Amino acid sequence: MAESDPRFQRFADFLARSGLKTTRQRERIVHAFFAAGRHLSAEELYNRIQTQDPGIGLVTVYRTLKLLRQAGLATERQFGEAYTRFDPNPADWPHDHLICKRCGKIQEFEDAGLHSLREKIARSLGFTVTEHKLELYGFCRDCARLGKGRAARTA
Amino acid sequence: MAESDPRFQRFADFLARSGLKTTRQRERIVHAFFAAGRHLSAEELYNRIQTQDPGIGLVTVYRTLKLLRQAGLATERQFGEAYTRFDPNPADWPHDHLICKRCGKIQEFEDAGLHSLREKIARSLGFTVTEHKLELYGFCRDCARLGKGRAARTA
DNA sequence: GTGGAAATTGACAGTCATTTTCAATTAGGA
DNA sequence: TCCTAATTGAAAATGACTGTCAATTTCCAC
Ligand SMILES: [Mn+2]
Ligand SMILES: [Mn+2]
Ligand SMILES: [Zn+2]
Ligand SMILES: [Zn+2]
Repeated sequence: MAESDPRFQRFADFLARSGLKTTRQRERIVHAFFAAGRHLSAEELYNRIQTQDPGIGLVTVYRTLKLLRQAGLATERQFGEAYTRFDPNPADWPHDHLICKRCGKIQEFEDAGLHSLREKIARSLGFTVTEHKLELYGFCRDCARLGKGRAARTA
Repeated sequence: MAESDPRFQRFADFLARSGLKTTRQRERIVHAFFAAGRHLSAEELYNRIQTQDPGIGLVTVYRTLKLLRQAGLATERQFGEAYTRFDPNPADWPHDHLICKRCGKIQEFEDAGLHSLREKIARSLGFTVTEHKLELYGFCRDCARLGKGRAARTA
């Protein structure tokens, strides 16, 4: 998360390349997004920024997240909630997610064997895969111990 | 899709068991849903019914689909669109989907090896999995031939 | 078969995340 | 510094879905 994070430069380059401008709002939003380092919703990110810069609107947060997506610096994710979450990992890191239904923890993982098996299955069905989405829902170690399989509301 | 489809009986049983009533609207909606045999949205199903029975409201379609879900005869799916699609397969058939980004075709598949590998990975990370969702996006055989990798709008 | 309580229906209004509109402000190259 | 295109935020619009409610229908007890 240091200022040396290459993602800031990538975003600046993206803006320049696209004929867009660097603004105080965009800098704050992007910084807060990378600093959080979690899968945040637009509103969650907005709330974090509000505490330090009440002058930034939710609409601008939405617009900046869209730019980050276009720059390949964020990915939209749907984890079965009413709203969209944004993944702060570079779009070229294809990974999957484990979501705890009790505490809401989201664990990321990458598995080459899983990836190649998926490709093989798709190819055998005549499909050329460009994107994939795998989400496993259940209970993390801590919650499985407590809940003993009981489904609980999201924390 | 014949009238002997055991799903009609399962739904009737569900209604009886729950103290609910069999109505003309529910019969039409359920029949149209099973007859379509595709992953329809509530509105698509509503439109199909409209052509033959304009007296059925979209609200009732939503409510009946909810009952089908409770009966284990439909599953809600999010394929990256703005709306929910409903899967007419029994809820106890865990399967995955390949979605063509050009023609919209949705191909279902089931792979035991993929399933067990996912379980193994989740377990190694301390997770107990209760549900999973895998979607592979790309191009079907026909569309890959035509589009040559060009992403196009959904047909 | 009827009566009547409980379930159902559909029009309409409400909700909620996200997008569009638009007048005022700002960035940044000439 | 000037000027114009980009940007912003408030408010209104959107679109999928859910809640409300008076009128209607189902179906079981009689
Ligand atoms: Mn992630
Ligand atoms: Mn399916
Ligand atoms: Zn947990
Ligand atoms: Zn296709």
